[in-house]
Amino acid sequence: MPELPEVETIRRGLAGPITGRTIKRIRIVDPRVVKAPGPAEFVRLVTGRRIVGLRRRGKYLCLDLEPAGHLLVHLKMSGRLLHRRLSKKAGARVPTGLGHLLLFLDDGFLLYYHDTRRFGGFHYRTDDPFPALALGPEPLDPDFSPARWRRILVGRQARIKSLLLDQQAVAGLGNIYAAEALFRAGIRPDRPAGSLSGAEAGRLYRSMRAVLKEALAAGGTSIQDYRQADGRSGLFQVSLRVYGRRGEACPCCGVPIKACREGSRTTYFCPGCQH
DNA sequence: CCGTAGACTTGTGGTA
DNA sequence: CCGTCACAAGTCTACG
Repeated sequence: MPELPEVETIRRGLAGPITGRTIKRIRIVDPRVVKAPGPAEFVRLVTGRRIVGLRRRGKYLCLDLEPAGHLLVHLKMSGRLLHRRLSKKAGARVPTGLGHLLLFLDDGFLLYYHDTRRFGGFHYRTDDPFPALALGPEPLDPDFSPARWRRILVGRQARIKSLLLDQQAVAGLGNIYAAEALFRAGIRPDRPAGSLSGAEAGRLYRSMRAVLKEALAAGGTSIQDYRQADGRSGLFQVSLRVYGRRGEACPCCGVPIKACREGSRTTYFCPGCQH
């Protein structure tokens, strides 16, 4: 699911409401979403801690706790991180099937994780987990310059679509935004990364940042599972130009969009516009 | 270094 | 209509 715009939308939606709240109680509905440590130890460590910050790096979120500790969260394909007020009625029960990990907060709200596939989940860490993630630069950071992007491409034989998905090259793009950025830049997904001209690298730099910013402004792309922290869908799915549009006419030139296999991922591109 | 395949897991949609 | 298969926003590992 969630690529940079979706994860950042969730972070923005949650940061204000949960910062300063204490985790009063934890219910683990499916232990597979607690990746480390074991469930009992997780409950013991995290219960009673206060949330003092929520940060994002690439597609990861980190809940900073006090006394010092961290919850590293990755949503993988189908994870949702949601926040809602619990019913105030005495004896009201949390609906079953709401989520797979429930964190009851001291203001009567529930912060909960739901993941159909259980690929994603929570890691408890003593130290800040971000430095150890070995991720590439944040594409929307002010320090991420066109020159830095050109240095990432130079000499690379890997196909440009694979490199955009490589979180160690640049952090946060996934299958949707990699395809959309390449379409906007007019570059075929199977080009060797190092074969891009200076002008092409510049176009890709701008299109990658533009599509991420537009998707963020739209609250992300909801195709199946992704939801914002308050449960609303994102809106960017209507603005996708090639992803998921095999056989449809290209919005620029009218040629049918093609799909091909890149590794084990489907990639979409316009054979008329992308060279 | 690069590519592919498989693993994790469940739901959905198209096809036979 | 039902069963089966392919496929899905991500990452990690193994292997050639």
